[in-house]
Amino acid sequence: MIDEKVLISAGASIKIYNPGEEIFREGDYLLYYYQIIKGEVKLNNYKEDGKEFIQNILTTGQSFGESLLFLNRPCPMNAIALKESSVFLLPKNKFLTTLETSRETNFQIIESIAERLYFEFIMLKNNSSTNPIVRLKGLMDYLKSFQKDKTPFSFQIPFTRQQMANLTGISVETAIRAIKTMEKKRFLKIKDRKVYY
DNA sequence: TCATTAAAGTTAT
DNA sequence: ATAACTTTAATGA
Repeated sequence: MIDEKVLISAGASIKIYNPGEEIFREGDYLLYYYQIIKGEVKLNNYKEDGKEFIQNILTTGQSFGESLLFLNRPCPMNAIALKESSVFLLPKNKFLTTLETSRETNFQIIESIAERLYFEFIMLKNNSSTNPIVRLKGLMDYLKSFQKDKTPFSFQIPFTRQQMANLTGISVETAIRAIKTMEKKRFLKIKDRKVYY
């Protein structure tokens, strides 16, 4: 993420998106750097049969679309607001000149792209398993890796079962059953339908 | 074993 | 009230 002050002085604007509103879509050539101030945004694809695969769910402080600003290529995913979200929009040319003038910003962008790449590797590795528990556990381990508290069941998974299924490429029903099996195996706890890992 | 379909209960808006 | 989410069950690949 880029410091707010830097974004504002570079000429970023703020846009509010409603739940379900599209920010950009697959095939677009992106014109902005996006950074979430508040809210939640998903990056997804729709398969031939219309089923959804969620690439990532992003929240406060996280950016998206960066890597497309270095390439003259069509965007491979859609971005859709899940909640009402306020987002910084920094035009591509201003984004690129900011990177030239600020070494710190440059580093911050490399860091976010590296983190995103790491996430993609983790998800690809786990989602290539045929075992749904491996897929879900891979996702949960990554999410929990950002938490200071490493004790079991201290982290509430911030996703619905539907979202976890769509992030790991399994059906909701399988996700529900796998989560229950994991509860029996004491990998996680369920309280008021929420998953604690 | 898992996806799919259907049906029904639950929660959130 | 209505939509979204969760759960269970039956069936088939």
